[in-house]
Amino acid sequence: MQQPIHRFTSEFFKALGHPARLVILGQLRGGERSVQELQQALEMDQSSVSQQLAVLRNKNIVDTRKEGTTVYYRVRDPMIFQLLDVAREIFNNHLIDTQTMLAQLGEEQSEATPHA
Amino acid sequence: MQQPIHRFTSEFFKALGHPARLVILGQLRGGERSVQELQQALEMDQSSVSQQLAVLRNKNIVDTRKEGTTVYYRVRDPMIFQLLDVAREIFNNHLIDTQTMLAQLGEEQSEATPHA
DNA sequence: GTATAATATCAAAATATATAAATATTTTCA
DNA sequence: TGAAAATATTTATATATTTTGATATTATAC
Repeated sequence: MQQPIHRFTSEFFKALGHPARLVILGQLRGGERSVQELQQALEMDQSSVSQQLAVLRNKNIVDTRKEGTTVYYRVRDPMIFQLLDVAREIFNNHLIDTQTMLAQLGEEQSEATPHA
Repeated sequence: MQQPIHRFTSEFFKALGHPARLVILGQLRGGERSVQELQQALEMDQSSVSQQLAVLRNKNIVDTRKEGTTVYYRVRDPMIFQLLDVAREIFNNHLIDTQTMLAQLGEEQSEATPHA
């Protein structure tokens, strides 16, 4: 429970646990992006984006490269994207579950009240 | 950014972002477990375990089955384990990175001061 | 019905994270 | 040098999560 792997992994998942940071990572799928580009994609103000980037940086999820006054961000380990893909699959499964559940619920109700 | 997938995914990752909950999921790899069994594995008090389980339950990550007064928990979508596996791989890569980095740092230092 | 075992919920305090606005740093260019 | 652009950091406040201890619920056995 105090194993480093669990400390690391929980910190890591925590860093992914914010919509804005997921959008950032989504953008970085297309390769490196400047802070400006991310700002535009996120429609967030400068400070907020920079702070979200700091979270990802502190957890070593992204790396940076500076060119003049522009800072480019990129994902450090492409396996991150694999992780996001799996999460998306789970999301899809979950949606299907919910739909199935709702559909079944619908059927049961119509059975209970065949032609109210 | 307000896309449901990102809201869902961030909530989901947040739920994974706690060491105790990762231990719980680790235990559930071996199939369903009672709260008692989890309590012992976690070495945490009853209330805390129950609350961590509630988090996983609220995010639909686990399902339960009741038998008498005993409640058994299981992971809802086995793909969760795949996710944890990818996270572990990232952890390993990261370790290697760190080690490599430290090793290089060591080399550089010895080069700078060949035989102090 | 009462006691007991297993689990869940509640409530309060401690801690962590998020948000927003202001300020600081770094780099370039005139 | 000093102004401007891009990014980062700081600070304060708001909000959320964690933790602990107490209490509540549910099912079983007596």
